[in-house]
This record gives sequence, C-alpha cells and structure tokens, in this order.
Amino acid sequence: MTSVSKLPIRKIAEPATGSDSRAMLKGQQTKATIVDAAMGLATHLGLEGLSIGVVAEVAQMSKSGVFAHFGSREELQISVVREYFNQFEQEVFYPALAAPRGLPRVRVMFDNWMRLMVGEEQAGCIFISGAAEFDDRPGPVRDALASSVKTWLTAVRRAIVQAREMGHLPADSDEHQIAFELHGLILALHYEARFLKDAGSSERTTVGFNHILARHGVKST
Amino acid sequence: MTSVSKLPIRKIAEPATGSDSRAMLKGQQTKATIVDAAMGLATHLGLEGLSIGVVAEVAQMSKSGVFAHFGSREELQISVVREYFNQFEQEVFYPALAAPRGLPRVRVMFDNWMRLMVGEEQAGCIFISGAAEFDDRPGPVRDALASSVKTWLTAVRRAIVQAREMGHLPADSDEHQIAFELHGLILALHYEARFLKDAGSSERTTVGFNHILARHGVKST
DNA sequence: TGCAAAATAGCACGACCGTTCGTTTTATTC
DNA sequence: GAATAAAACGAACGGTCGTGCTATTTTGCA
Repeated sequence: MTSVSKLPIRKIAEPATGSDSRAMLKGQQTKATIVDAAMGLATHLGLEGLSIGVVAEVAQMSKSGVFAHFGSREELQISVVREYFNQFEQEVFYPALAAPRGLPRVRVMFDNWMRLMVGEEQAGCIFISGAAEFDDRPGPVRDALASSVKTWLTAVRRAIVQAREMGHLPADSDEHQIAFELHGLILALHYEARFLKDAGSSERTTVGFNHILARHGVKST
Repeated sequence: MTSVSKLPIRKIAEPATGSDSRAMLKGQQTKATIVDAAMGLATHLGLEGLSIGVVAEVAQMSKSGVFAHFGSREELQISVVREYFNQFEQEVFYPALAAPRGLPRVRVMFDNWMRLMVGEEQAGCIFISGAAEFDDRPGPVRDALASSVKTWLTAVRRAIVQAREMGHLPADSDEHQIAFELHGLILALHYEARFLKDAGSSERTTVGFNHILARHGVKST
C-alpha cells in the first residue's frame, strides 16, 4: 500500500479527472498510459505474464522510466487490478443503475457482465485469470483481486435482494445461491467461449439465466 | 522473492507401477517421478509457473537430468497435462462406471468432479488454471489441455444422454445445456472455494445440481 | 564380468527478469 | 529566463530462465 505521507506535502495529488490535461500532471498522464498498456497485456497474458520490459516497449518508454512510476512490479499489477475494476464498474455496474430497481436491473447487470466476457477483441477477464494465478499466492495482488471481486458479487446480491423486496422474486429466494449460480454461468461462458471456442456458449448462458429465473416463477422475456 | 522450497509440497511418492522393474526401465521410473513432482508444482503454481530448475530441486535431480527426459519445457508441460488427465479419469470417471447407467452415474460423476475441486490439500485444477493461462496462447500445450477437457465433457454429455435414454430425464432435455450448467457449477465452486475462501460453496454446488435435476422433474435425494 | 547404451551430472551460453543508481531531459514555478 | 523539481533515460547488477554440449556415472544385457 502506498503511504500517504510519501505524497508531495503542498500539492496533494488530485484524482485523475479523465482527459482534462490541466488537472492531470504529466506524471499522472504517463502513469495512466502505462497502466492502460499493462492492462491490455494482462488481459491476454495474465497478471503474472506482465513484465516491465514488455510494458515499457508497448508504452514506448524505457524500463526504468516505467519502473519509477510504481516502485515494483507488484505495485504495477495492483494498479492494473484497480484500473480493471474501475472499467468493470464503468461498463457493467453503472449502466445497470439506469435500469429500474429489481429484476430489470439484475437482467442488465448480467447482460453487461456477459458482454464483457466475450466482447471486444477476445480480451480475457482479469478477475478470472487472476483468480487462477493467485488462489495459492497470498499477498497484496491477491488481496486487491479478491476485494474487487467481492465488491462486485456483493453488488449482484444486493440487486437480487432488491428484486425480492419488490416482489419480483419469491420471499424465500436465496440471493447467495442465485448469485453463485449466476457466477457459474459467467465462468462457464468465459471458459467455453474463450478456451474451448464453443460457439453456442453465449446462448447457453442466456438460457441458463432464464432457467434460474424460471425456477423462481419468472417467465422468460 | 518467496522461496519455492518453502511451499507445502508433498513428498514424492514412488510411481504407481514402479515396483514392476522389468516392465519399466529406470529412465521411465525417473520420468514418472519427475512428472509427479511437476504436477504437484503445477497444481499450485500453474503450468506456466513450472520451471525445470524447481522441478529438478523437488525431484532431487540436476536441471540437465530433468531436461534430458523431455527435451523442452513445453514437452514437460504436456506430460503433466497428460498425467493429470490420467489421474482425473482414475479418480472421477472410472469409479463412476461402477454406478448404474443413467442418472445414478451422472450423480457420481458430478460428486467425484466436485470432490476433486476442493479435495486434498487445496490443489488447484490444472484444467481450470490451464484454460486461463492458455486461452490466448496457441500451441501444443493448449491443444493437450483442450483435448483432455473436451474428452471429459463429452463423457459427461454421454452420461446425460444415457440418463435420458433410460427415462431418467425427459425426452426434450438438452445434454449440451445441462453439461454447460454443470460445468458452471464446478467452475464457481473452484473459484469461490479456492480463491474467495467461501465456506458455503460446496453446499451451493450441490444445491445447484439438484436445481438442474429438479427442473427436469427429478426430485432431490 | 565386461561393455555398450542409457541416464544423469556439470558447466556454460545467451536471453530476459526486476531492480538500483547516476545522469540527463523535460516540466513547472518564481 | 533562471531556478527548481519532476520525469525519463541508460547502463549495469545479480539472478533465473531454457537449452546445448561434454563428461561421468549407472544400468541392463551378453
């Protein structure tokens, strides 16, 4: 964890406000570029496949230049996990908040989740590959991964609870069980679509989702 | 840097057929010992985490001695995959053949599959970690992995088909869909039990299995 | 028991790894 | 524009990696 006391005293680093280059110091811009490059690599090679040299090459910088921004490879990995979580929220969670609370929102969350698994240029999910890489490796990278995933799964369960509270799901429905089964569908999709190249995976995932709903008395749309 | 030798690696056992010294030359015995050691490592560090030096250390041999048996690291990885598949068959598939054809056999297959995911000393499944490592990496290791997994999933589907043929499942049940959902449950179990350390995962997997059966008119036992 | 072959060890190589350090370039502030 | 701080570079270090090559030991068989 980065110590706050190491930050410049007078100028507290402002959070990156996106493309606003005036609010973003040069160093922060470069750092964001590096993390982007590293994330692009990590979605294909895994977090353990990251090497500072290759990241530097992609970011068109020197190895030491990249290194200076993080202080260690581990810190770079953690930064990638954090950024992936941010993008995950951006693409999966936040758009779902626009949907009505309850079952509709659960549907959108699951749809967005699905789309991210099989979408754009065959990039793998870091939460899935990272779990396989770090399930036996304690440390800050694992902690960052687990914390991100738990946050998301908690959000999924909360959405399910809301659906129950609104009467969209029966009173005895178990949000833990439902979230577990939804997670399983997503993992199977990621596995069979990406690794086994099975063409029917997306449809089976959708069918599986409807099966879970049907068991709770919800008819498919 | 964490020392690999500090990891809990079980003592190397003599190869299963090692006692038959006439049928198994010395080289074959040693090779089996090496593959066993490598598999023990791979279930914790992944196939990409394998290094010939560490394998040699565990097998109590020289690096070049290990290397000579395979000719390349890739060939060692492939040997590990093959051996893992053999043990998978031994522990999951073959025992299920003793169960009556149809639904009982499907149950045993799934139970054994489950047990392997969370069983003995927290060893990870190479088919799962390997999929994450090699889903973007073409080559013979990926081929060996994919071929093993496909063989197993085909066996699962065949067992489901038999259950339908025997009237244990309705005539319109889709073995691809069922196998997909079963696979998802296993993947969720592996993920949540091993990575998230969620204690209730095993029970949720069983409940999920019964949900799938219940949807096809089979009452839980 | 002797001998060829197989198995294993020893050593060195080039490549890449994360990391350190001193220097140089670039950006910000006065 | 000068002074100062931040950022980026380049070279090097110790280490590990997979892999050849050669010597030595061990094995299996006549």
